[in-house]
Amino acid sequence: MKRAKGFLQRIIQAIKRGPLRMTRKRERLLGALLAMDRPVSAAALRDKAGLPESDLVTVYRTLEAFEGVGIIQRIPLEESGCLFELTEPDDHHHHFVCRECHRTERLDLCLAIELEEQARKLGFTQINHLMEVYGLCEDCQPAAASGD
Amino acid sequence: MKRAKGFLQRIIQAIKRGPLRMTRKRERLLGALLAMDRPVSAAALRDKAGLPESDLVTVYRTLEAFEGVGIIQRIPLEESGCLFELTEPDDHHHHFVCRECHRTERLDLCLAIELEEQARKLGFTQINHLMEVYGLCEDCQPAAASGD
DNA sequence: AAGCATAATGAAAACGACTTTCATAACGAA
DNA sequence: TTCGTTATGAAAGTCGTTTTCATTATGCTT
Ligand SMILES: [Mn+2]
Ligand SMILES: [Mn+2]
Ligand SMILES: [Zn+2]
Ligand SMILES: [Zn+2]
Repeated sequence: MKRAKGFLQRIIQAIKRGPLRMTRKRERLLGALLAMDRPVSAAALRDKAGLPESDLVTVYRTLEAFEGVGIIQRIPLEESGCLFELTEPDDHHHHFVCRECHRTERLDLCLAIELEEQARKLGFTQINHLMEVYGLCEDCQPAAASGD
Repeated sequence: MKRAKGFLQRIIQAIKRGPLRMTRKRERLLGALLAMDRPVSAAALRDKAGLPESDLVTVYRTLEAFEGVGIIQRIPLEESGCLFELTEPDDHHHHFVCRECHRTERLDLCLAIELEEQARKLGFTQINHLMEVYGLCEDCQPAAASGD
């Protein structure tokens, strides 16, 4: 948990600033997100937060609420679904994602900014981009097939 | 339809080389893909091919078959679903995609190759990447809200 | 401490883009 | 034509996520 000390307090303030309410569940979910060392699925987050009885919809709604405050980044998986991660509002980055275990490595280099510039020249507005690299991490290498 | 003349024939040969069969429906779907000037959804492709009575599963299965031959590129949309496009097997590129009308502009610059190199250094294998830029194209600009 | 408007929650059903299953039809090599 | 294999359609299933709606909790105001 190598994160700024007042981070959580600042987040809570940001949330209370709007119409959102900070409930026990949201505190637990926020705490779990803060403690995570990697992006997680909604279901995994619910479990990590120690709220196994909570409905998943609550998790999704909470994530949506947090996303609105700008502290959640969504990382799409290759096939379906996505992972969620707590980030500072202006911390733009991408990831290497293991297709198998969903281990992710942060990728600080973003090469898409100039692409967005090109899009702008084409007349596009409200531009954003998606860039993730997928593969099998060290731990998920397929067992070497013998004679196939 | 600015595509090499023998392209279709080469594709048909490639397909017949394997266990795949070239049926009327597949010919029509292939023709529609060839005639498209932009990536399309499975449902739109079925309609463009003039096969409104065909089941969508046939379209998906055909696209899957063509993908296996390396002539289909899949372009993920921001929210859900994806578009399909006919490409030459080694024609790697990305897109600008309009969130609204799904108009796409080809983006020949691929910046992710060096990222894949980084992933390799991290021990990842079977690496690929996803990179698309989303926005609203010229034709889909929101009507300027007056006094809001 | 109550009261109250508003936001959060849970249960269940709905969504949407696919995918699977299985029986039937079409293909194409021999 | 025959026959093994592949393609197709109908219907149901999947899976992550969202919607609906009735109930409960929050937190600001008396
Ligand atoms: Mn990250
Ligand atoms: Mn393209
Ligand atoms: Zn970026
Ligand atoms: Zn690329």
